[in-house]
Amino acid sequence: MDTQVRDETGEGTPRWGERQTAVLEAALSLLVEGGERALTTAGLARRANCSKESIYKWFDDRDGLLAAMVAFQAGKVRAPSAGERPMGREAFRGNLVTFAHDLLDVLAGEVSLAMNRLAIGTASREDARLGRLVLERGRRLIGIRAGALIEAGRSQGFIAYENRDDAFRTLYGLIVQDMHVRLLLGETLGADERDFARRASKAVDRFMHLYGSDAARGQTEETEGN
Amino acid sequence: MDTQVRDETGEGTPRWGERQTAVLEAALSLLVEGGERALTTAGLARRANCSKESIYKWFDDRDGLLAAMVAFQAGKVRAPSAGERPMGREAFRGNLVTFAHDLLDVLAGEVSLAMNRLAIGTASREDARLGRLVLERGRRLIGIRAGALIEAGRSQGFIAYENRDDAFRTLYGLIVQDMHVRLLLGETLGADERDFARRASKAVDRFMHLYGSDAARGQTEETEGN
DNA sequence: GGAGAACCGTACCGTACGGTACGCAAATTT
DNA sequence: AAATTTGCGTACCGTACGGTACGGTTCTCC
Repeated sequence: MDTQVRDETGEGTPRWGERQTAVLEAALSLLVEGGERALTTAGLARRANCSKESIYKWFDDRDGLLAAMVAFQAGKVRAPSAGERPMGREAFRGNLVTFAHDLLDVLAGEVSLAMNRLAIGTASREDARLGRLVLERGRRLIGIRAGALIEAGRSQGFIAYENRDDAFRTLYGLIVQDMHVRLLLGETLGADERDFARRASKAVDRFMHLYGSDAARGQTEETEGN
Repeated sequence: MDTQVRDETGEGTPRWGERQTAVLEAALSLLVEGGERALTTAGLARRANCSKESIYKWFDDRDGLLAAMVAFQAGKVRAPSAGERPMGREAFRGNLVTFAHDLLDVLAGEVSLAMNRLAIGTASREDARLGRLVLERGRRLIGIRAGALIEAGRSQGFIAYENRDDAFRTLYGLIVQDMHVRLLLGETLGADERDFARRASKAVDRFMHLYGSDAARGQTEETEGN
């Protein structure tokens, strides 16, 4: 069992004990296998060989358990902040490709898909606490990491843009396309779509094509004319 | 027993009766307001001023109701197949922008979001019937429409590509970016992101930038060789 | 006007789930 | 060794939901 203790971003990570970690792992497996409907306290207790009472003692109630699962899973997906020091053009492109590949891997992962399905399925116009949590613990970190990378590339003169968030979102769209929602809806990817390395490379090519500031290619004008 | 109104004329609209339509409308409103948890048969009967028995008579069971809701909602979002006849370059671009704007409007619509949340929330690795249905009745039609439009543009020499599906997915990514999943998770768009007209225009600009094949820009050679 | 279908409202049933209580065994402490 | 803690397993409770049954009312058609 993976009993590593991880404390990062000292933002109140409760640092679960070994037993609790095992329970969370069991909960994730249950969720992956059967979706939200399969994640019942009784089922979890059976799967994890613990008592329902312990579950409620550790996580208060079902919402607490779900929140703990989100935090737990988010903590496992570590995001190395590559791209701090100065780098060459090719290294920059390589960092982008690595980011793209990692992103595709994460989003297509079964556990990530299950957690997103859970958060989305329980979300509504009013109540979207789990959704906020997923966005905060997952999406936001990705954006920060990519934002820093992009910013570094800009400061080095490899790319040019006006709005960093917009540039990031464009990169994101080029990488992910419509894959995420399709996977969330249960579709299986075609053979060509599963080649994440190729997709990452192509996406970065296109991104550089749009935002690259090398040749006489026009400087990504903003089409203010609308 | 099955001599009810439900005649599926091939792919055509199932043509529910007036009463059933009202019930489906009520079901959608219920779903939009409170998510899946709010969509109970008792609640629906109360909202629609009908009896539970009638609901089960018309839609068999809950799954039948959900399927009917998907078909019903998909039928309301009719996609005009614009772009058949020959058109000029500007008309082509205009069609693309219109498509992009429509797409953003649809995806950001409350009803669409609620239906997608429902389909995603009930999906899992094994069972994703609703998801399939949404993909088939919604996403697929969008792809067909856009595919035809793109193909028309290519045959007229405005754009060039090798793989139409890939070109469409790129266009999709440029338009939607990460907006859809973020909305599904309950996030509200920033002020700048809500300007769909501007976003559509920019997305099409970028798409033409990548795939445009006119003389002035130089034929963007796609870097398909990877 | 009468027979019959459609249908509303409500009561009802079985089940499944969230959450609690308790008995008992093993581990830990004193 | 006694006392305390921890936690497993099970039984239990209340509720809410899917689905069914039934009486009464309106509408339709002959």
